[in-house]
Amino acid sequence: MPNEITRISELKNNVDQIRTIGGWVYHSRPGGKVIFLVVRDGSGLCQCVIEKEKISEELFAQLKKLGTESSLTITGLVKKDDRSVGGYELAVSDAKVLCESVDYPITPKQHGIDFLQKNRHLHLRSQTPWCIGKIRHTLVNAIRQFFNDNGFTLIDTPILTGIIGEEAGSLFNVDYFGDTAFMTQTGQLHLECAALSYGKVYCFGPTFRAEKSKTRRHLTEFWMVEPEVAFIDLPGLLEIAENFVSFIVQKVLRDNRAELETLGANIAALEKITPPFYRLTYTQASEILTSKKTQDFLANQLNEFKAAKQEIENKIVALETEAKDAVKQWRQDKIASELIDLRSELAELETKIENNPKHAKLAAEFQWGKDLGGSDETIISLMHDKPIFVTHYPREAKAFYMKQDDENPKVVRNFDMLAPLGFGEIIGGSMREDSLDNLMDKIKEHGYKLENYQWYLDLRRYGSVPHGGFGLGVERTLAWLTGEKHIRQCIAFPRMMDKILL
RNA sequence: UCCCCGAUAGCUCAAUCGGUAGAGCGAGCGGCUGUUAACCGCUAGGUCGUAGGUUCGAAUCCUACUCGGGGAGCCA
Repeated sequence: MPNEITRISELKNNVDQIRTIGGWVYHSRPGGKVIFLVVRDGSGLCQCVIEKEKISEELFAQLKKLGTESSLTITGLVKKDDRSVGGYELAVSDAKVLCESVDYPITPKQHGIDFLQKNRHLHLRSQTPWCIGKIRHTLVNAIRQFFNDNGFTLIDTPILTGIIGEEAGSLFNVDYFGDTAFMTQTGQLHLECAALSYGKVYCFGPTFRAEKSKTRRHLTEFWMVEPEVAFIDLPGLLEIAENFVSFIVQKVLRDNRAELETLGANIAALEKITPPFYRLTYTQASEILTSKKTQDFLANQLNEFKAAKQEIENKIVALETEAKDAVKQWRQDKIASELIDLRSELAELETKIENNPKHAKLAAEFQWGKDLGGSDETIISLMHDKPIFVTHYPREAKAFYMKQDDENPKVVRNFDMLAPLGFGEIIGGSMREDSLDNLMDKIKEHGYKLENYQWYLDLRRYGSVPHGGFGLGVERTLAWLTGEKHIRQCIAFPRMMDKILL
């Protein structure tokens, strides 16, 4: 059977031929003597036109009642038709129903996120998750291609680990034959070993954080790619990072323009993503946060939110008034559905209006020495149209392995990369401490047991060299590229705090 | 751990001052040969998250709890 099936994406090469496609009912518009059946097969959508005289009465009756997501093979003449979704349609001569779906839960109307999450196994068939999945595929390929083509060697680091990368308490514990092991939260420490063997390496896999974060930027299981390079300095790392991010963005723009358009992504903004990116030190960033410019920026943003809120409220009142007078039923219905959209937009704006002063306060009261908060990063990000590197954070706010700056011992040679236009952090990285004495001091300062780190310390005993690397979060990057508000849409089966549904 | 918001039909949401539950979609039946979230007519569908309280009367007010959403901290 597979040889007889033509994929919908290939129909354009089969015009005026009889072909059979295999797929699922995406949408059905039955009429008295004609049925418009939109079928999806994973490669695209095709409208199948079924005229009553062309097929048997029994088959016509069966197709007429076919529910959403019923599976079938369907045969007919391929015709080019601009009225049809995808541009091609099938003038049906035969069909075979494989499975009749009754009461498919996901309907063409809106659904809430809770409902869709509970039906994630079916929701994957819908347009938005499908498009995001296609872009994810391109993104993952582009990530591998960039490193493979630039002399990096892939190293698979362990998922079960006995050593901790950063702070404890945010890791998942696993019983390991009576001992405690952890689900990895970074491949970095192991990757450093490999960097001193191969020079340039990367790892790419799932990683786990038990942080109790309920936000649109957090998952407890996510995918991260981490390059690690020997004989490099911080400017060199930034250069790799900006070339890398520019490369993957261009790749997605080239291969997934249609999906980006369907998702409503900001393509014009993505086209600007070329080196060089902006470079700020942490100190400069903190000065920006506490500046009058930022307070004005936020105050201005608040006014824009309020104006938008007023506008929506006016629209709601106007529609409600019209609804009282509107005689025609169809107009009443239209108004009702517009009102629902407007009210949810209004609720979102109200949240923004509520958060804006809190964020303004956090920014204004920012003190040198603290780590940048999520809202601080958002503010810096909003003020730029290209990614921003923030470098040289205070030593106290960062992990023990980050290399102390020679000129200013209060800071480390690290960087975060913030995606622009309000998205926030997608990369964190640093030079690693390569002095044995300094590293031992840091481990002790953090209260860790030196004996757990002997193999890591050996890297500083035998042929230590300046080295560094970074980690890029796949789901965060995908959310930025696609314009998705929440990263749970950016992985097929998201794991979130207190939630493993399926 | 803390702060804010929410829970009404299978789904998305209404219900004015506290006065006894409504619409669309979906489902079922009928009609329609070019529809694009089609349209038209009819039908079925509810212990208003749970437990208390105030009241002549509670979806509406109060308290607690459960579940969900957003945010802080932390982070990719």
